[in-house]
Order: sequence, then structure tokens, then C-alpha cells
Amino acid sequence: MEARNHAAPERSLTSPAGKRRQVRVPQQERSRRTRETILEAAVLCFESRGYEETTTALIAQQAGIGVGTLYSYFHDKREILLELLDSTVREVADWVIEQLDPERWRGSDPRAMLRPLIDAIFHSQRLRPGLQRILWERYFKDEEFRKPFEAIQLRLREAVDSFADDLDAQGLLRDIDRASASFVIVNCVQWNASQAFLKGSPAFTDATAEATADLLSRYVFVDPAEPEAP
Amino acid sequence: MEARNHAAPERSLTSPAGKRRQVRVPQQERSRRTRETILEAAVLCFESRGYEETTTALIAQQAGIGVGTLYSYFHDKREILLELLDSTVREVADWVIEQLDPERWRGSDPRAMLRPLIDAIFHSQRLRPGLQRILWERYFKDEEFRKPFEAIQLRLREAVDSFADDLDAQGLLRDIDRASASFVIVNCVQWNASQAFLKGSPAFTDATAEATADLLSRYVFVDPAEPEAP
Amino acid sequence: MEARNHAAPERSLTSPAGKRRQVRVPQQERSRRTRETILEAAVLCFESRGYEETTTALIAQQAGIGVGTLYSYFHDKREILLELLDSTVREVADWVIEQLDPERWRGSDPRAMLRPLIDAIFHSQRLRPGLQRILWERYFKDEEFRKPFEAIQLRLREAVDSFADDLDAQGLLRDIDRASASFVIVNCVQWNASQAFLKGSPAFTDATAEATADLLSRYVFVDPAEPEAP
Amino acid sequence: MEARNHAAPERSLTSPAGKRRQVRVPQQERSRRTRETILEAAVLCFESRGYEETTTALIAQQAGIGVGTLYSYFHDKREILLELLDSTVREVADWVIEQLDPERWRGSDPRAMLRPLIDAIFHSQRLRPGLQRILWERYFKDEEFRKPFEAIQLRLREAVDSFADDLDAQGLLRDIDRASASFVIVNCVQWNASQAFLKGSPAFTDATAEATADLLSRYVFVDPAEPEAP
DNA sequence: GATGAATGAGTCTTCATTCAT
DNA sequence: CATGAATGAAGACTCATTCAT
Repeated sequence: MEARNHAAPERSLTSPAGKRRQVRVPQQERSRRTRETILEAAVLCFESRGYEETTTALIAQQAGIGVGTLYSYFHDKREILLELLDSTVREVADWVIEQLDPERWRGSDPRAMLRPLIDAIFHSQRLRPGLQRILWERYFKDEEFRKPFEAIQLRLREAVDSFADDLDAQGLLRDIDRASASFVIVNCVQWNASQAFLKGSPAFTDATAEATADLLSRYVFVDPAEPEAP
Repeated sequence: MEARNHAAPERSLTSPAGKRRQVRVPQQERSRRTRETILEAAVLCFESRGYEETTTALIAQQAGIGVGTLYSYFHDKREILLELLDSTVREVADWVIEQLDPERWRGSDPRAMLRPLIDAIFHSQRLRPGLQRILWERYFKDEEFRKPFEAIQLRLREAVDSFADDLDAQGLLRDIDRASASFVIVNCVQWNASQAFLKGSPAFTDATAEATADLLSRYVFVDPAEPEAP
Repeated sequence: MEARNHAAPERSLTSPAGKRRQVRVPQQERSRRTRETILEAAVLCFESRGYEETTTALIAQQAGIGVGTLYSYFHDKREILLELLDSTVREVADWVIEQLDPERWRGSDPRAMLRPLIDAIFHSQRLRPGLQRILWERYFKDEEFRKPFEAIQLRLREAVDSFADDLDAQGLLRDIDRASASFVIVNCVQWNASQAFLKGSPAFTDATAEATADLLSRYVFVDPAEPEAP
Repeated sequence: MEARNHAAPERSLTSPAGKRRQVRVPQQERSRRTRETILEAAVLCFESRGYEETTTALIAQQAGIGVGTLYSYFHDKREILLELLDSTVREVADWVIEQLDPERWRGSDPRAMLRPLIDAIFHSQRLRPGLQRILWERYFKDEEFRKPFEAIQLRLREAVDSFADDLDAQGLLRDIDRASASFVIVNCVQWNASQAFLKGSPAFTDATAEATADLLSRYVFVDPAEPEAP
């Protein structure tokens, strides 16, 4: 078990650096490169074996450095994962949020654009899928990993919200409880994307994206203007 | 990591029961009771500390038996969890499926009944929440845990399907891709329920259930019959 | 450094068992013997290499058992030393206190008996000298080791005190500050014994004992009754 | 343990400087200053954290130099401590010996002066107490540290001896075994001072000094001249 | 059948010291 | 000369599992 590891230092997220021993602050160019090397090696190891199955020695070996070096860049194994997860989650979210930018879709028919939007979001699952799997695993196991994740989720909801604002301004938004809606929508897309991707088949992913788009479309948009009565 | 344990028997996931040493098949009443006791002790431990943080010695102690005895009822720690997860998942699913039984709602207005149905499903999160959390964690970590879970998910989709059949028969079902629909619906409800529950607030859970019901309602049902045109 | 050891659990002396994982409470005969074996092996190792230079693996090997076994009898390496030190210190003190028992000297000339008493105390240095050396080392390094030691020192002072009471009753005790006297006396004997013993030569030890006896004699006893003046 | 460090050069204690790599012999002023800086930084660290708990990196940081630089002034961490201890012990001894200088007390009543003398010696405990604690710890742990210490102790005994000579010349010295006496006296004062100081209370220290003075006074001085018989 | 003592491979982590820049 | 990044051997401790009693 992870907890067996000696001296798990009970770090608080809020006081990030506290009294912890100073970790090397990269001052030389070589140092910066080494840090990157470690991160890359860790991705490789984590993706292929999982988090707990990866030993610090393995990462160091993969990175072609000594264990000690690794520990002079990161306090512990967990911190490496945390950093990796943080950046992965951020990248995914950034990408998704970029897709949601109304400017991007200005001028197109909102109904028509929903499908490609969903597609794009589903697509984000392809980014370091092994790490995303580990992210979920840790999410349920370790509270500390829940936090960065939830910060991201909040950003996503905000993006959805301003997307909704835009629709509203166009008179296209159904009358829904905005607060809950963003939560439900984000969860729905996120989980369907994640689950569909796990099945592995592109065709299945595509069909799921289609259905999800349909589901959300009905939820979000007002009914299409009925044909003018004569 | 789990694999550190010496003598980890390197079991193949594909030949689950293969040549494994015969574990006691409970034939006597006392034996069955002991088995139950162990399982109950394990639930307690897992729920309160998590899977990896629970040692077999702790379970045995909690069950009031020796470690050796525990090992004569289960091959290893993992098997205990597997069994527990299996039954938990089954219980949850059974309950959900029971709620979906058309007989249960016969005679009521399908639109009106969706909300209590969703509520009921959300409610299922309250059953051994610690174990459900562990379930998700293992789901992402360990392929063997994915299987029972997916079997259940299939049953859920089938239930949703026959529920849809019923609606269809009543002429209430929108024209949707049935295959994808059940997948999307199950995921959507499942994840929103799970996430809402994690937030902890009953009010929030309620609002999420409401929004989810709205979302699905629009997706599933045909538009309400428009008022007869004169 | 010792502090590197993972999870030094910051144990308080006052709540001896706290929430710490239960250490095996010997229930079977075999268990009791194993515990003894470990302690004996530890004495051997500590005496010959010193505390920090002795690894738990070494003790286990010396005891002919696995490391894990050792850890099921003691929480950590430190606890082994603590127990050893405790018993050593207690043995030494018991022996010294026994020597101080007035009953033992009843009837003899107190002045004459002081020298053999000092001798006896000096002699106690021969009991597990390596451990006594380690005791001093830890005494200065680790507060936790100071405590049992001080408890013993208190007992010694009390014994000296009641010894003084006895002399007083016989009208032989000089008028001294009793509170400080016991402290000074115990320290003086203890340190001279310890230092003399470290020099290694029996002759030197003997001379030191003689001088110490002389020193204390002058301090403690009233001046010999002067020949009656006519 | 210290020996864990790889490349521990297995230096022989007996050929102290033998073929060891030449360490910078300070010839320039700047060099000398750097050396001092390191020593001062080390005092700070050792006093506050203890010897083993202090890393060379910490000393270097405290001194505002790189680790490598530190190693060009000292062979290893131990050498720094050794030098520090040497100078501390020497300082303490010099001060004590100065107090013992007969010239200092010429003209005063030797009996009256003993108490302030003891006081002064007790006072020497206040000089870098953390280092003195470390000194004792190492004294018992590491033979190499015993040597400088013993050299000092010899000087102290010599000082006590010549002090005794002076008393003798004045006809004030009791007839004692001079060789043992200095040993016993030095030990007695040293240990009582050290122990009293450890207790922390000034009042207690004072009372102990008083008792020690009394103890030694009776031991050293001839009985006060009895009142002239008429 | 039950027990619980014994096992020991495997993990993380530290830090004195070196040496390329 | 100074620097500080890199090293890697070494140690404490854990816990799933076995098997003699």
C-alpha cells in the first residue's frame, strides 16, 4: 500500500512549500533539462505500468539519472504524478475551453456546431490516455488529487456557462436552471467521452458523440422555430 | 505496490479459476457463517481505510479469526474485494433495475415518473459509498475489476432498453439511436449521481437530480402533444 | 543520520502504547523465547559495533530470524535499545542500591565500610560496558533516553539519602545540605567510576576508588571524635 | 549511520594526516576568512540541530558558499566537528586554567576563594552548550574524539596539580594521593557542572556549586587550625 | 480446522562526497 | 577557484502469504 511508505509527510495543499526541504530551483540550463527528462521518463513509466507499480528507481533509470538526482527535483514520487496530472488536466481543459470559445463559432448555426464541439471534446481523451486513467484512479483514492481536478472542472463549468450566455443572447437557450445545468452537462460529456474512449472502438466513440450531442441539443436549445403558420 | 509481496502468484487474469488451489467450498453452516463474517469485517475495514490501507491481519482481527483462517476462505486479499465489489455492484444494479421495471410505473404518467426514478437511482449512491469509491478506483487501475462492472452496466443498459420499449409501445419515445442511447443515458445518470453525491450536500444532489431528469426527459420523450389546432 | 529513518514516530514516553500498531504480546512459549533471542542478539551487535552502526537486518541475522519477525516484537530499532538500556540501567541501579542498604552494613564501622561500598559501585561498570557507553552517547543525543536514566538517578539519590539518614541517626553525618549532597555524591561516584573504567587499568580504577572514598568520607562524616580532653 | 556514505575513505585513525589529499592551507587572507565563515556556520547548525542532523549542504548554505568549496577547506564533515570541538574544549580549558592560576588568587584566603573558583568553572558550561553536548556524545561514540578531550583533561589535571602545589607551599593541603586526586577532582567538578547545567535551573546550579565547593574543600584543605589552646 | 509466528523481497528516501563546468 | 548537479549505496520498515503446531 502506498501508506506504507515511510514518512508520508502529510502535506497540506494550501501551504505548498511549507518547511519542506528546498527542492532544487533550476538555475542552470542543464538543471531545467534534467527536470524535463524526469517528467518525460515518469510519463513513460506511469503510462505503461501504472502509478504504484512504478518505482522511483525505475523512473530514474528510464531518465538515465541517479535516484538521488530525481529526489533533488521532486520531493517524492507523488509530487511527480501531481505535477504531471496537473499539467495534463490543464492541457485538456485548455483545449476544451478553447473549443467552447464563442468567437470560434461566431456566424455558424449553433445547432450545427454542437456536434463538432462534442467531437472535439471527445477527442481530448486521446491526450496521454494512460495518465488520464491514473488521474481517475487517484481521484477516487486520494483527496489531494481531487483538488486540482475540481479546479479544472470549475473552469469547464464557467466556460459552459459563458457559452450558454452567448446562446441566450441569441435567443436560442431553453429556460433551464443554469447552475445545475453546467454541472450536469460537464459531467455528462466528460463521462461519456471517457467511457466511450475506454471501449476502444472509434466507431463506438463516434456514435456516442452523436448521441451525446443529440441529448444536449434537446436540453439546451429552444425548440426550432415552427414553420410559420399560414 | 501489491506486486511487491513475495510469492505473489502471478495469476493470469484470463484463466481465473484455472489450477488455483481449491478454496473451501462452504458446505457446513458454520463455514458459511465464517465466510460471511470475513466479508462483513472486510467491508468495515475497506470502507473506513480504503483497500490498500487495509491489511489482511486487520480484517482477520476485525472478524475475530486468525489470518490463516481467512486464507482458507479466500485465495487472497484481492478476492475478498472482488467478491465484495461484485455483490455491491449487483445490489446497486438490482435496485436500480427494479426501479426501472415498467410494472412499477404502470398507469402513471411517464413524464411525471421520470423524476422519482432518477431520484431513486441517485439514492443508490448511499449504499456502501466507501466501497463504491473503491470500485471506481480499482475500475481504472485493474482490468479484472472492470469486468464485473461492465457486466452490470450491460444489465443496466438492457433495463433502460426495455424501459424504452415500453415507452415506445405507448408512443412516447422520441426517435433515437437506441443502441447509443442506453449507453449515454446510463453514463449520464451514473456519473451525475456519483459526482453529486461526492459533493455531499443533499440540496445539491437534489438540484442535480432535477436537472438530470430534465435533460433526459427532453431526450427521451416525444414533444408533448401540441394543443389541437382548430 | 538517524533522523533519516522514515516515519520516526515522535513517540511520547507518557502514552506508551498510544495508537501504535499492536506489537506482538507473547502468548505462546515460543514467542517469549524469540523475544529474548532478539534482545540477546541486539546486545551482541550493539556492544560490538555501536547503535547506529547496527542495522535491524544484522540483529535479525544474528538472532537467526527474519527482519519482519523482529519488527513484530519491537516497533523499531530504537525501542530495542530503549528496552536494553532500561534493563541495564535498572540492573546497575538495583545492584548499587542493594549495596547501599544499611542492613548490609549494620554493625560495621561506617567509615571502614565506605571503601568497599565505593568499590562495589565502581564494579557495576563491568556490567555490559558497551551498552553503558551507548547509554551515555544516547543520553546526550536523544532526550527520550535521558528520561529512564534520570528516573534511575533519582532512585540512586534516594538510596543515598536514606543511607545518610542512617548515618545521621548514628550521629555520624556532617551537617550538609542534604538535597544537593545526594546529587553531588551520585554524580561524583558515577563519573569517576565511568572514567576510571574507561582507562582500562584495574590499578588505576582501584586508586580512583580509593581517592573517591576518601573524598566522600571527608564530606559525609563528622570529624572523628577527638580524644577526650581531660 | 555515517558509514553508509559511499566512498567513506576508511581513514585510519592512527595515521591521521598520512596520504590524505592536501586540503587547502590558508595562505591568503580571503581564504582564512572563508574557513572561519564555514566554522561559524557549522557552529550555528550543530548547536541548533545536532551533528548528524546537520548536512554539509546546510552548512555550506549557512556559510553562503557552495558545498564543493566547503570540501576544499575540510576533508569531511567530521573534520569540521573535530576542529570545532578542539577549539571549544581548548577555550573552556583555557578559561578554567586561567581561573586556577595561583597568581589570580594570591593574597586571598584559599578557603574563601574555592567557591568563586568552582562557580567560574561551572560557568564555563555556558560556552556553546550545544557543542559541549555533542562533544560528550561523540566522546562515547567515536574514539577519535576521545583524544583531544583527554589531552585537555590532562592539562586540567596539571593545572589542578600546580594549584595543589601552591596550597601545599602554604601548608594548606591535606595529605592526599596527588596523582588520583587531580583525576577525581577534575571529574567531580566537570560532571557536576555538566549535570547541573543540564537541569537548567540557575538556582539548582548554584546549590550544586556550593555543595561541590564544600565537598572539595573538605577533601583538599587541612583542617582549619584549631583555636589555640590556652 | 484454526491459529498466528515467521518470512523477506521490495519500497522509498537520504546525504556525504565528487567533478564537470 | 568556486560551484552545485549528480551520484548510488545503504537502511528502516511493511505486509501478503505460508505452514508448523
